[in-house]
Amino acid sequence: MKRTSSTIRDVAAAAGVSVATVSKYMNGVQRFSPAVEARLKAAIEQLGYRSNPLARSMITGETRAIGLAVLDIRNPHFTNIVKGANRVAIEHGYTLLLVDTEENQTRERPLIEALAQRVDGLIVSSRIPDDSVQWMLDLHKPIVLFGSNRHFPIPCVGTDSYLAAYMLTRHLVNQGHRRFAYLGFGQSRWNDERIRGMQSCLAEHGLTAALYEGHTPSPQAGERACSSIMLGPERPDALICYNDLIALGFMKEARALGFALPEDISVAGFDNVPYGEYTSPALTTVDLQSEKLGELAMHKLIDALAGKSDAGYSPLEPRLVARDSTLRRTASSDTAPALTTPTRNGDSR
Amino acid sequence: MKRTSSTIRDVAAAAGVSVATVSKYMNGVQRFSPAVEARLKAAIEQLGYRSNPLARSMITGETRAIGLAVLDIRNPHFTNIVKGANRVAIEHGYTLLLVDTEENQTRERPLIEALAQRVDGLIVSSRIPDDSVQWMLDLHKPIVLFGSNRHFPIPCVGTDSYLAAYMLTRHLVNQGHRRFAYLGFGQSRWNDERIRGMQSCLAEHGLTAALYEGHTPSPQAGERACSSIMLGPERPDALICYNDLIALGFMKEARALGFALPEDISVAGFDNVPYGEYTSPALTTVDLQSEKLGELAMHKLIDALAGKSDAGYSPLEPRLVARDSTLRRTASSDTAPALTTPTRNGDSR
DNA sequence: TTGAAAGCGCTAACAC
DNA sequence: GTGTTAGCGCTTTCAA
Repeated sequence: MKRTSSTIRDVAAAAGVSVATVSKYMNGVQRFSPAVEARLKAAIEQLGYRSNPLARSMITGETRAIGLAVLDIRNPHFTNIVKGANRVAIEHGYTLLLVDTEENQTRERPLIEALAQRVDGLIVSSRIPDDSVQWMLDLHKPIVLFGSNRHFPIPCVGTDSYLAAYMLTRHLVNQGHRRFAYLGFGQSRWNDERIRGMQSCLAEHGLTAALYEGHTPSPQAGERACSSIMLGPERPDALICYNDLIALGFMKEARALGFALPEDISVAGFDNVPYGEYTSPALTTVDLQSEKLGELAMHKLIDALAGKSDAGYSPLEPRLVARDSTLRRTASSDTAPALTTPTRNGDSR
Repeated sequence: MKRTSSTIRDVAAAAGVSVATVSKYMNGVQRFSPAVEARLKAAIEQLGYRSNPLARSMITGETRAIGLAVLDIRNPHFTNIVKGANRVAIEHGYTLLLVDTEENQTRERPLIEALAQRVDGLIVSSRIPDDSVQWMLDLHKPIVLFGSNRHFPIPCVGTDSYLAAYMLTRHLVNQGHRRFAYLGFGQSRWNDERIRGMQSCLAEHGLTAALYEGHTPSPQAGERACSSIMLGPERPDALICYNDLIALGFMKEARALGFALPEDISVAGFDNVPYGEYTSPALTTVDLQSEKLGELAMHKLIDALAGKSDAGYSPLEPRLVARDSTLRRTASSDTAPALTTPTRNGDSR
């Protein structure tokens, strides 16, 4: 057992060949005479030699690593993205470098810049406005972003939040809900899209929604906002939350306040986090295909690395997941105008 | 905007100094004449120069990166570990390299070996038996393991599972439960400890537990095992699961089977995953301090990197989190012998 | 305080 | 097939 690991020169010496031969052998770029191959194999085995990827990278200019920056690894949406991206990376012989920027706008840029130096390409989830990503392009590394960018031709992936919100709202309208509220997270790039999707559907039925702001994309935001929504003058019969975490927090607090769910209010979110299924009532949500999103982003980046760049927006389709946290309302409790579409129409699942 | 990023030589030329001077300036190792410093600053700014960490690492032998291998990033226990480790790493100027081994015994070793080449040290969570980690030591990198290792003097961190299980069991016994079952995950290094902790407490009260095996540490395992536990001849009044995920899956399926929770059965797990709080009933669990575990592991590794190695086991204290999924049983439904300790005694919280 | 030069471990021409 | 050699971008003596 050696204290410091052996180099290509040690192997060359032990096998009685040149370093170039060892290098070629390690990279499997050509055939060798049986004698040399045997000696090589023996020497490598005996010395426990493993080529130093750093030295290799210096010359080839590629690290075989890909950097992924997420806003908060604890959010299951991002956890799933990491999972998907990681799998594809491994399949293609890449290592994943993860950076959690902790929703911290200040730390974000230096962290990503440092990350960029150690990888062949980047996948970035950030709250940076579309027109402030020039510095990312100056990194001179292939990059894939979450969300579409209207200012630069950057490869992007995302799930259609407008459609997702439209679908969910339509489902709720079909169920007979009339008094809508939306508990959002304004800092997210998706928040506006979701509001528009919801409002567009509501408008078709002559309805509107009260808008609340949650300030963080976490259960705490839902808990905090709960009392003002539930105990205010105009209690909604349906609440759409920016994401499932907010919805989960809201439901917990609503129950603590003595409300019955979903009888007193229907609650829904976005993301289809793995635990929405295990609450009671189980959470109605829209599956944004987080894991697929991670896979897709990684595929796009690996394609870009291979030269086949596709600097467009690749959207994924959302899918409504109707569960028990949203309840069909009876006409008796309905104070709004009648539906123009039949109540049993067009729902997913 | 240059196509390829500039090197130390470009800066040296632009500032009219030698590369050695630029290097020293970048590393802030000495003072400079105002004239040189000004030119340096200007040249670096203008060229957007950033030193190449790979080239630096080749010489210094340190990468300022730390590798973390987890079994499944989707498990909130590991997510929290990553979170804690990442924060400490960033505080100390390190980058985190994450590898998700996907509970795959075959992939694990090559992945970790590849990871080891790119980092200064490793933090590893694995199912490798204590006596099969020699190859990890042969990596010649400082390493921190989760769980104590009885065969080698390796720095380890973990939470006392025996105590955690003992505490939880005691709470359940105090609540009046008498017919215990344990739904485990045999592949985990912690499983046996938890069983021993539970059995040791049960034995003190002349009780025993039926043992079931879940095969995976996921909600699916809980769902799958549910019917045989609930519909078998000897239905328990308390179920302890290997972790919260299994407990969550079990509770969902039990409800689907028509059982009332926690009236028909009390359920508890380990880990205190963030979502156990949001289920209904909220899940009783033992907080294993996952995030602190990640922080502690990273601190230990950074200490080792700094030479102050501490090759012992640093255990964290578990904390019982009593919620509503475990219910105080009345004597009427109790067919087991009476308690030797009062029912209202020694519970945490 | 500054610079010249010798590599770190490896790959990639190019010879043989 | 195999060897020679010139670096990749940087740090680090050692002199000046």
